[in-house]
Amino acid sequence: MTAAEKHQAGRNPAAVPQPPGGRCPQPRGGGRLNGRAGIRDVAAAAGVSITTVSDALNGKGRLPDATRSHVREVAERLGYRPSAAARTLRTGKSGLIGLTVTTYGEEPFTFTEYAYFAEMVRAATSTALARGYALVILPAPARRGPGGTVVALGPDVWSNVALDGTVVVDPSDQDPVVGELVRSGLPVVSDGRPSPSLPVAAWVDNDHEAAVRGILDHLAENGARRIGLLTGTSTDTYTRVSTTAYLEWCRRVGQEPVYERYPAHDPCAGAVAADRLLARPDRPDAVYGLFDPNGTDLLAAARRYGLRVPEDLLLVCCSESTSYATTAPPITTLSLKPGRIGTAVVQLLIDVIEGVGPTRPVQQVMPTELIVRTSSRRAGRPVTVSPPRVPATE
Amino acid sequence: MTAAEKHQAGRNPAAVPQPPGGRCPQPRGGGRLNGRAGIRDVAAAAGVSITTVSDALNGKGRLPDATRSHVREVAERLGYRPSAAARTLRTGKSGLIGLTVTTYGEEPFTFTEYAYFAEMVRAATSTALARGYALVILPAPARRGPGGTVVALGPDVWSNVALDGTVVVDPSDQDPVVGELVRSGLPVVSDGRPSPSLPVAAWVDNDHEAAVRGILDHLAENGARRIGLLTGTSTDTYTRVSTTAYLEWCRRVGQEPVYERYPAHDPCAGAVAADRLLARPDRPDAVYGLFDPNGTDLLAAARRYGLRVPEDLLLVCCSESTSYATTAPPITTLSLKPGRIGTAVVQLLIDVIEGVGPTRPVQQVMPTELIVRTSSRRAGRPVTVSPPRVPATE
DNA sequence: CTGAAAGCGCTAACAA
DNA sequence: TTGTTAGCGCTTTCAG
Repeated sequence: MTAAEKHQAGRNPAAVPQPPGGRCPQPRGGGRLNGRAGIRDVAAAAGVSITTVSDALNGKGRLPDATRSHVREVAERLGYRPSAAARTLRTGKSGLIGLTVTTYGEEPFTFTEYAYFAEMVRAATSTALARGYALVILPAPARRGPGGTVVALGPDVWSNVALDGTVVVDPSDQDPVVGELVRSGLPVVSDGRPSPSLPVAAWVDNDHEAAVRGILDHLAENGARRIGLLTGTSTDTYTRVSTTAYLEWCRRVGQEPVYERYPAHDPCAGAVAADRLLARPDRPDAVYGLFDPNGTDLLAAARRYGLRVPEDLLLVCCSESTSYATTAPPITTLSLKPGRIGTAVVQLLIDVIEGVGPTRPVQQVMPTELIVRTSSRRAGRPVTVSPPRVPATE
Repeated sequence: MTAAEKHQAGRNPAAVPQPPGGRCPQPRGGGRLNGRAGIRDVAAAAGVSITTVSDALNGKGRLPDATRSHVREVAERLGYRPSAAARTLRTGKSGLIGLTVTTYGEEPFTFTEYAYFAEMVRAATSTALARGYALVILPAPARRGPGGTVVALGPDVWSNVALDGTVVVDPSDQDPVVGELVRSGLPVVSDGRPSPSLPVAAWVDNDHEAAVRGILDHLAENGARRIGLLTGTSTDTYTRVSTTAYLEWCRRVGQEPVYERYPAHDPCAGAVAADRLLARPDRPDAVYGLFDPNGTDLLAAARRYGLRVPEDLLLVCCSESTSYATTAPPITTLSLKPGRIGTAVVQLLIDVIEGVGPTRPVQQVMPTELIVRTSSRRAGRPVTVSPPRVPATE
């Protein structure tokens, strides 16, 4: 067969005679441009080929400026919008980035419930958009139901959306789907150190150990003798690392650990745990709470037991909420700077997608910020602010 | 030409002899499955046709259960993931819903900065996922720069993502892109009454007039004689409608309006405006603040002027933040119930996309909730809670 | 510098 | 019931 014959064989059916019966072949398929102009219409209207249209609109080929602007004008006039689906199919790039949160405990989808996530998502979205990507919010990939079976929440949206990569917040080491995503070659970057068995392309995290040490030192400097911890029961990295750092610190300074754990997703349980902590016979004279609402809970509990803050009890909690500036008294908070995390994680992901930067896994540690307020300042004590640590990028 | 000949002409090139030179035709195109299994691989491995694979996986045709499960098993074994892009191109449905916020004033992208948006987005995402759609967060479509030119923020993400429809929060009547979206046939549903010139398919909104009237009545019942308003300078519907309702109420009860406007996106301006309002010679004895941080700002200003809340000054502000339950004193807030709004707006949009429900424009008015706390309860006055209004659906 | 055509992976219409 | 094939709209290679 000659090359000409090959072309013959593949020729557009429109060029061959009609099938017997003379009727026109019906257009099939549901995606037919619904009255809107396609690239062919533009090409016809502009008197050029579709290649030229594509090149002109994407700034690709080396066309005369006149042609380019003419095509652009015609496209504009016809209200031509290129089909994102077709482009994605052809190029293999969708311009879409997934964002998913392995939520605390069994809570279904609490996403922006806490100020942390709100700010993190805001920054991530903004950064993605600035680099020409859009963020798709996706459900936690999978969860273990009773009996260890994987429970999907509703239809499998994951496989229905073409992603160039995805951000996983707080990846659980048990999640089989995250592992599968990575293995299938999709770039995955995580917020929070993943377990070593999850070979994500990069991760970003705060230095939680240093943050906890900084807080405990700060409390000790302000006169605390016995520092308690309010922590969670879940196995995410944040909870685990922070709790370990606390225990380690206690061991180092020779203090007996005093802590209460509760399921972090349940606000009522938090209030109860705060109460329990202050009801103990070995009541702490300072408490650090790992989760956002701990501050108010501890304040309420202190009030119930007639403890004055900061005179009888020093208080710090980890929170992004500005409302702690206006409680009575204002409460010292640790900010994880979620905005920076969101930005960093998306930058890293897009770098991986676009193949710029190192191909080795990247770990990026972001500084935290201790915002010292009345609740942790014992009268007559000097104010100490941990200086922001320099981000260490490997 | 016979039907057989037609098929001949269109036959798969793989079935025809190689071109001269004997080399295989090079695969072109960038989207080539990167080592991963395609539907053809599954078909080959399972010993069936690709149609059967497609039908088996999508639960479409009427195949024997044996075939179906066999195909599923093979697909699973090969790690087959269907290409969302190809499916979208073919079916014309992407399963993607856009969500965009026309941000306040000139602020670039403040999205989840306020608890309202956080909760609204959370609910919208959750609802979308439950119905098999994912949410894509997109930038405000366009803004007027100096001189009236349309300013795009970064690359045009809008035209690069295949949407089945979109939610527009607080659509500005000047935005040309929203109008274009509607005109191009994309289903658009808005949170907030759109201007009549924007023919969206449906909208959801609170009854802001009724909410403002309810608050003013509540304050009056608690002894307020001169009620002030802290409002914004922007032209979005919420600000406009609320302010008008306030002025109308004043006219009706014969009170001279006392209000300050400020650019709502600027928190400092809010604090200054709160101060200004309480510094006036005709100082109000009650204030309603339209925006989230007004409560704390007004509280701080009241403290500066030595005004006791609620004895000297009654306070209400519109906010979704739970932190107002723990301020000193706790502040009465109006909740717009953003979760319900987010859910409703997505349900409506998906109904339109899927062609269920009425085709006429739908207006859905959602109730608000006044959470009465100490700041608006004058001692000795009875507590009054506006009963939640029944949602009126046309 | 421009145009023809192949084909991305899938689904739906039709043929067998 | 299963298989064959056209083609969704676009980008890209390659020939002219």
